[in-house]
Amino acid sequence: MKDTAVRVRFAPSPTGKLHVGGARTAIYNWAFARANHGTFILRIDDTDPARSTKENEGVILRAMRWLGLDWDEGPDVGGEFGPYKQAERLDIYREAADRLVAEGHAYPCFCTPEQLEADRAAARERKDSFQGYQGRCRDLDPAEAARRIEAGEPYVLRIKVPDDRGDVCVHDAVHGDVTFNARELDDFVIVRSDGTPTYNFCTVVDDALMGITHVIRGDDHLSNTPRQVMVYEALGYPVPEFAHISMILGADGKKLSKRHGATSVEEYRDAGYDPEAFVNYLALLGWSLDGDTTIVSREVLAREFSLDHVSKNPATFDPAKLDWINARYYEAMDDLEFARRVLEPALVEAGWEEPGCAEARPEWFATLASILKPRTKRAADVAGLAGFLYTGDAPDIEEKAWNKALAKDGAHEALAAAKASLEGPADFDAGSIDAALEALPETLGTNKRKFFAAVRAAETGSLVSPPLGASIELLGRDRALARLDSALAKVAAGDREA
RNA sequence: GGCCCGUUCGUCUAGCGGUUCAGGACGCCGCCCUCUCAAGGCGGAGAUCACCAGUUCGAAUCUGGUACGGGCUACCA
Repeated sequence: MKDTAVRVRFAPSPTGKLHVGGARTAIYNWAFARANHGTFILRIDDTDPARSTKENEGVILRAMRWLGLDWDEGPDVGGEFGPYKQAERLDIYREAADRLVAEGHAYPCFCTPEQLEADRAAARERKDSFQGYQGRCRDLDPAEAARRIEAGEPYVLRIKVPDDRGDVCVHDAVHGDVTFNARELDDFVIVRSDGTPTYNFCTVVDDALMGITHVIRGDDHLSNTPRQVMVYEALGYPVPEFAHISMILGADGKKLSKRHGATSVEEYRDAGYDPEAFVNYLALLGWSLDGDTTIVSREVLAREFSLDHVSKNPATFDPAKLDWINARYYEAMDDLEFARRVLEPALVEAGWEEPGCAEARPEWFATLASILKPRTKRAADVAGLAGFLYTGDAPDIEEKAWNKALAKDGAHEALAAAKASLEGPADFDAGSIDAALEALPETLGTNKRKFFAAVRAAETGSLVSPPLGASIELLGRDRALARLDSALAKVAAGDREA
């Protein structure tokens, strides 16, 4: 039970950024490895030099680290089964392919693309249920083949699917046993005419050599799995367990793409999401702990994740739920942590604060955190919520705030009274300010609603803001009074722009 | 064309033959709290379990078919 020697891998192609679908696959692999005390391997599948870039590789590794998914073996950390980049394993594939040919499990095929296309068209024409490779070169005389290779004729290497293979059963942890008939599998290409190996070949060679016990990957590979099983068998390696997870869809039920908004992990990081919340949300998209729990920390994931709670059907990405989960993680942070991790970056980004500000003014930031935390779903909300603190001594007053709160009878009296009470020698903390303000409406003979609306408009320029006492405390006595003066002048002039 | 996969509230899911005229969460609606906005508390609407046959005393749960969606069928990964 303890150590079943589980070895899993996440093998992204550096042809783009880390997509949320890929991230979820990575999370499941990582969690499965951790929950089983196994090994999590990161491998870069960069056999396609045209589309793979070093830059994307860096982006992916960075995204993985941001998500907090640590790997035990990989391109940067090494390991005894390396190298961990397919581009550096070309010799290994070549060797494996040669062996297959020598043992009669693979053979050279000289058919031109035109020939293959013609065969396919013919099969289609006669409504043949099988439209794959027709096996023209399958039984070529080895001497003849050698002669043609010698003569420089281009050729590919194809796997030889045994014609008596019968049913191929794929053991899939989420779909159960899936059976295919080997007759439907054609002798697919394992090495291209330029000598490079194909995906279905290298993955198997790598997974086998790296001792992968469970292949957890996207649904789109399920149909290719029996082909890969042919390679395992030809190579004489044990076939691993599989787990094919569904893909992630956009709100319209189509595969998640740019049209639906952010699709890369990087974008969510930049939007200020908490990485653990993001992992939490993604983990729940297609997996459940018990049907009731929605907050699943990385730690719990690493302990409780199990393949048999992975659902078969595709899941729709729901940004609203991500936001909600993200807010739960904010809620769980203490004020200073929230200030440091969420507030400071957002305020620095807005150009209002300098790095290190939270450390320098812990009290001020703790107060800000306490009022903003329950109002923040994403870090991106912070600027809108805290902006009023950075608008100087005479902030603009929104037209709506002016009309509804200040261009009214009693506004001047309200502001004057507020000013008088804030000028006093009393303490200037949220509680004291609230207490002082609280008593005023009654003595003025006005209602709380109107009174606070006026003060709020004067102090924040808006009808909506965090609680007034704390907001005023954050502004500081001087600025709070200055803003009242400014508003008082405008009210007296009867002009919002005055 | 062939093969394979999928289908429970708008969304993510629980369910693994009877204790479910289907439970939780997000979202939505209402109430409470309240100086605004949130947060929080309480409550509500929302799913004939894609459809049709069958097996069974009994099916969301098992079997077959149909429909719809998706994947693979490349010298892409």
